Amino acid sequence: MTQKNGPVEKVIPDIVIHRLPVYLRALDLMARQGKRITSSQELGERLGISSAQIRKDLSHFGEFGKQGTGYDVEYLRDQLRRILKVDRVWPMAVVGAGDLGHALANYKGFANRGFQVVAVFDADPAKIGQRIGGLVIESMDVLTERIAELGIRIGIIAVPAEAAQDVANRLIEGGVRAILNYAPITLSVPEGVRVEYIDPVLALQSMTYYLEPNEVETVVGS
Amino acid sequence: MTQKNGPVEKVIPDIVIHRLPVYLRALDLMARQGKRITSSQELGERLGISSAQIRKDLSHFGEFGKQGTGYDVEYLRDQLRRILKVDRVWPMAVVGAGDLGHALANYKGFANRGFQVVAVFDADPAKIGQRIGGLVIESMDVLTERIAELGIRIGIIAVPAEAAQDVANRLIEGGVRAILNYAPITLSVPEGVRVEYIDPVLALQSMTYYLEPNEVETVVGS
DNA sequence: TAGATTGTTAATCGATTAACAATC
DNA sequence: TAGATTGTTAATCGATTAACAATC
Repeated sequence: MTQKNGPVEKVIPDIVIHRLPVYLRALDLMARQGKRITSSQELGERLGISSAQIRKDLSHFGEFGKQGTGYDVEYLRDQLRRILKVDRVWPMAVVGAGDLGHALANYKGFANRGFQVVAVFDADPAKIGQRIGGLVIESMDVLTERIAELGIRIGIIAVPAEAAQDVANRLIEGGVRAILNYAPITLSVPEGVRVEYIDPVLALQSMTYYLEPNEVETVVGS
Repeated sequence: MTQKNGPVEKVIPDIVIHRLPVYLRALDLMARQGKRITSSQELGERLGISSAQIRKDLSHFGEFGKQGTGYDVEYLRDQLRRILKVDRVWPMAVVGAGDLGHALANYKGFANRGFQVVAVFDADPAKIGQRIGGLVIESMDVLTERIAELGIRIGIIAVPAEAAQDVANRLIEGGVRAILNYAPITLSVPEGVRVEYIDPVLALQSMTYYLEPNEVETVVGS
């Protein structure tokens, strides 16, 4: 079927989307430091990114600066918050109440950046009913219904690798459409569900490639 | 100055280096599942990567497969471990003994993937001397000398953003050349020092861009 | 006005993909 | 042998950078 060329919805490269939060984080810091104006060059120097790239990235969304002057820090910050839809608070569920789950549920860095953990789940009966911060740990058995009930769209997986795919399935069934996965495994999810991965080992292994081994390395032994 | 064309040290794209640990992780899993042979196509399907890309990536380092058959899982895994220099155990220091520091010091996922936390530091006098797993929390005051003493090349920063740059400086002074930074701030480091960043909020914010807001969003209020 | 910096275009650079000869 | 899959080349695709007119 042939279509007339309607107004083409321009798709913005995913890699650009991934840089916007970095810009936002820097602008947040500048605003806290009382800085009122910045430029693509200054921002670029702070972040190790070229000024051209910053201007190009922003140009996908509109015009936010003023020639000869630069960008109003608070204005650009607010625009990025709007674009990224973090000009609100997204409720999130954390699954897994181990060390990592605790760290996530208590993490102060979510506040003011658009997120709040509102539910924590674990499979261990001994943990259910215990408190983390202000939250009561709930059973995995009620995960799907509770996610639906609370209208939660974002889930954080902090369970062992073996359990991660099952947790993902349940989250999605409850209505989750964005998953932050700390389990060291690639998840299989349906179209329309996004997954971001955090595996410190992957980050570390990409650095050891470049590291010069030194003499005192511990040898793998038995 | 003009040079004769000597044997050119081919630089492998950083983005390729970042995919190798993902391949290694998948091969580890396959090996544990008892799989002996795989192909670029199978690996690609599991990871959501094209088979051509996998073959191209591997070709930077040599020939590891057999036409008509594919790759021996354990052999390719071992080769990737060697290339990434995780065919040994790298001692690491964790700085910051909060929730996150605890989670990192206790994390079971480092073992068998090339890493071991051998020292934990914190600035809080109340925490110094306490134990996390088998480790005693040490003072930030001795960080630099202890890093040097232990020959540590990798540091993990799990302190608040305000302290992160100072911690990075001290780690580097002690001899650290690779930093995994959990603090939500871009670090400034000298040439030759690598930094990888883990900020869950950045990952989350790049997903909310694509999320459809629903009706029940909590509104930012006072 | 002179100086500075944006937004945008065009050129460059680099990464991904398609295709296939080689060969197990 | 027939079928399958690698390693590699060339083509395509996409992202980054350089440059500059517009303009504050």
